[in-house]
Amino acid sequence: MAAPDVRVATWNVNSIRARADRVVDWLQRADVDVLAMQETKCSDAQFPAMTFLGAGYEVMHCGHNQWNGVAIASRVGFEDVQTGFEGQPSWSGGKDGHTVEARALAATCGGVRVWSLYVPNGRAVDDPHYRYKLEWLAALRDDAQSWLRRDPESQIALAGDWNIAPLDEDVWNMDLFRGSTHVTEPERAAFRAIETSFTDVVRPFAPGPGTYTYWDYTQLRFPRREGMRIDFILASPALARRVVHAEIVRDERKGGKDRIGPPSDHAPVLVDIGGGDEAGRRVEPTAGADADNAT
DNA sequence: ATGGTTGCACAGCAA
Repeated sequence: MAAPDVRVATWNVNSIRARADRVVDWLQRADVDVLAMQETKCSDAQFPAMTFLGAGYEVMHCGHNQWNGVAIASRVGFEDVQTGFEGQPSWSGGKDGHTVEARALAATCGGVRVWSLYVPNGRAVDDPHYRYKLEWLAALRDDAQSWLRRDPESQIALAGDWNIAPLDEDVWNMDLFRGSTHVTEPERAAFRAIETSFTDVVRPFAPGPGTYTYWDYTQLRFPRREGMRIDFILASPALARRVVHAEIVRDERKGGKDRIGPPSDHAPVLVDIGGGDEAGRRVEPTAGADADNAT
């Protein structure tokens, strides 16, 4: 029996309370089944769950305060919800001491094990946060590889804001970024270490250069098309074989009078998982020409 | 004009 088709997306929403209407509006327009969110920037009690429920999505959230916060919305069910991963490093730079931050949440939805991941930013190469970032990625690699050893056929999506631009072409001006976080060799090596067992299933459908998922709010970066590719969906081998389509939905980075408030500084990224037989999900043509840079 | 933008705790950080 073929597995069900499922459309899985990831989106750094930059505050879910400021963006819930916009996010749910997109979920419905884009026909998304499962959405991994990052930077919800709220506690569990503050999460606007009713907005999602009203549209037919259940939500699981992990948030402690105004920082970080990860969530998963699903209209294809929830199983085996897990907060954090085994060995997830804690952060001791905050004023409340040693805490395991709200940066990882997993659930099995529609047969796919979806991880919503918010990799630490790193801030600066000489900042303790940078070391924390590398330790965090190494611990994730260890745990993720153990899941595959346990079941090589497991259907796992590592989705989120990785805060790494793996290739030079993933930033708009490498000369400007060289030596800064997101592009250093240790960060890229940490990403590649995870890519030895999980595959970026979006890049083949949305190749660069000039294809980004994040644009800084300042300096007119978005209309100037000066961004970074730092949001990724990495799939386990068995899941990667089922991917029939993927895209970065740049349109959702736009503002405009028809939208509800300012956009996130990230665009959503989605993949279509086919049923595992020859008849995959019918793929809608990508929305028309993207000459419009409207903010 | 040495900035430029968001969001949160509405003040100064974090991104």
